[in-house]
Amino acid sequence: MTRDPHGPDSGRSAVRRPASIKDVAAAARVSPTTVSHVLSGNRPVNEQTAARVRSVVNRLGYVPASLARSLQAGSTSVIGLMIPDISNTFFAELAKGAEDAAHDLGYGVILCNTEFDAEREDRYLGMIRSRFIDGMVYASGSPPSRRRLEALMGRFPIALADEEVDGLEGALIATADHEAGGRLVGEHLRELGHRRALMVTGPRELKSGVARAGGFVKAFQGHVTERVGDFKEHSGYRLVSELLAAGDPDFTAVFAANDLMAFGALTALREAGLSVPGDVSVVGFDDIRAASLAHPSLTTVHQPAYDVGRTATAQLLQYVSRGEVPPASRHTLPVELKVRASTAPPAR
Amino acid sequence: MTRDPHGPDSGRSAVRRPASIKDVAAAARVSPTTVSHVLSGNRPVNEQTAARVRSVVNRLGYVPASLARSLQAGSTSVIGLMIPDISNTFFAELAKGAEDAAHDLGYGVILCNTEFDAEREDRYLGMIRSRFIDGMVYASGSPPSRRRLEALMGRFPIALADEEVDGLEGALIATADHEAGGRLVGEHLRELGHRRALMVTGPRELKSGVARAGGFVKAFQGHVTERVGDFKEHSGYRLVSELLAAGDPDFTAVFAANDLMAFGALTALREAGLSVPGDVSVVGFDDIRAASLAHPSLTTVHQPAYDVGRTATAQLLQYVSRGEVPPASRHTLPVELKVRASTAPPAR
DNA sequence: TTGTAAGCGTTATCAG
DNA sequence: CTGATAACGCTTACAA
Repeated sequence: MTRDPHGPDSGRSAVRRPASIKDVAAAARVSPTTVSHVLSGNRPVNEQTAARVRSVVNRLGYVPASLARSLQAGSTSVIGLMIPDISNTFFAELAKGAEDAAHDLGYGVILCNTEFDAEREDRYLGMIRSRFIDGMVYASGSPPSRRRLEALMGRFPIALADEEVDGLEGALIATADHEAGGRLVGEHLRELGHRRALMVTGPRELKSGVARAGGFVKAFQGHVTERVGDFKEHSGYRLVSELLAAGDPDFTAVFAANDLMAFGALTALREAGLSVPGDVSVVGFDDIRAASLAHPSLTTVHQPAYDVGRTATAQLLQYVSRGEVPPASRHTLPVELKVRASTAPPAR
Repeated sequence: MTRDPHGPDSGRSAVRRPASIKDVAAAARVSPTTVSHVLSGNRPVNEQTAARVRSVVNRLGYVPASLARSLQAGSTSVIGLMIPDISNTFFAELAKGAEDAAHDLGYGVILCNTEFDAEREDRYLGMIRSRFIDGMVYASGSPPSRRRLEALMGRFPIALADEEVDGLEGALIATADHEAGGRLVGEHLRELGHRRALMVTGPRELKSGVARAGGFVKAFQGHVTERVGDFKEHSGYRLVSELLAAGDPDFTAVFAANDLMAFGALTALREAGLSVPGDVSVVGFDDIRAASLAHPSLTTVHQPAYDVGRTATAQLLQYVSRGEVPPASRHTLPVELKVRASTAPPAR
């Protein structure tokens, strides 16, 4: 028994097959071609005919299947957004910017939350090869996997957001000015009178963290102890705790390469009975929402996460929407130092 | 110099048309059918032939076009996730749960960030009618628009997350136990000795807020002044400020229907020179990340945002993946009172 | 074990 | 101004 969408009662519980362009054409006694053109406006149609078609469209509740349209057009108007953790406010802001830019151009965004999991990332990258998405905004925040590089090097439409990737100098990339951020922190602490600092960096593979550290060291011009963290709160806590436990810490200020680790540092210092900023100053990076609410409120570098996401996406779509391959280009967005309560001149 | 895809030699730099199943078939001297079956395993294929096909697949870098597959199958393995603001950590957590559940079942998630914009919401709801997505997890957090209701009532596969919608008692819904949360707060404040409270609610159209208030009033059994906010920080600030400015506030505790408004209240109290919790206790709802970092840290009701997203999605997909319409059902997830530093017995 | 052909629902091309 | 036909790239009866 076949289903007839016009049937008197195709039955309440069953899922009715939605009307197709053919159903509309038949009911309006025109060809599918004409229906298509009435809806798209791609060529003039007699007003009488058009009216008849439109009325049938309404009556049947016809909505064109975008899938078929995509197949025919060769593009889906959907892009992927690859990020490691959507519950991190930095990436959430970035996602918002990406979604906004995509929405402006009529694109949808598939959320690819990797949890730093390479396998998961690979699966999502596969979507681009299966042509389910027209491009990818990539902000994975972890070192490149083999398949990832393959996809990128294969000149698939990908834009890097916030983070460069080694060996991909020829990509489209939008990023905050990490080095300038580091420099601002270095200058700030130096001006306050600090001469010995602890820098908690991110993993060496991540260029952004390296740039932050580089800018800082250059501007601080004092003694810097470096420790490598992983951008998670606990590593900030652990590294600072260890140094304090080892006795006589050789720093009056801590610069963590992101706010999360700065929070960890704050906790470690508090537990050690040190006051912030009385005994030790602390600076973060990112300016996530919690930074201004923490106690003491955190001096940090504001990253324009929203703009990074928005810029990367807008740039990508500018080319993708014309069927072109995005060329190499770099968009560096300005950062800003937010001086709050966690920094002060060193004691003595 | 422009790129001309039709040029005499679109050669090396141009975008090569990706290999299709026909290309593979031709190169392997078999029919497309066989290629399909080698890849899907849907019917046995001679091992020799299969090997030959696989080798060609590798050589050509063939990846099946999921679009065509979807068209044929009548489903995309993609769902939509409608939320008002991805940069709100509550919704970000919810999104994470949804993405996780979807990923487990091989589904992709299209991020539909509405910014509380009805037009934007409508556009996204259109996707479900155009069959680009197989279902929708709906957590919009604003009163229903006409089209929304239409979509929902039309028995499209939609699951409500976190928020009921009026007139949709027959939907699949996963939500935190808002009423129990309100009750916990009421009991807590009562036990501390408070007898007069200010309750800052959300908009009346949102059932979750109403349930929170209801539970609270019932359990508190004292005098409650109610003011209607909009779930944004500023409204908490404004409402409390106004009451304080009017002189002699008739409360020793404030219960805000979400953390954001509680933060606003905190600011208003501080500006009025009142100490928290010394003069006034403050309680929020949601337990967003900033709640534990604020000063004083905020007593609040922890909502299992991740679980709400995960449950709604898992439930939805359980039916959608079988082509069934999700039946009415309700999943109420437990909440937990987090007692922190913003509550204490009333002065005197 | 394999192939042919008919879809899935559109839109572009070409003809009238 | 309108229509028939052929794609788009895949899966799946039905046949051999």
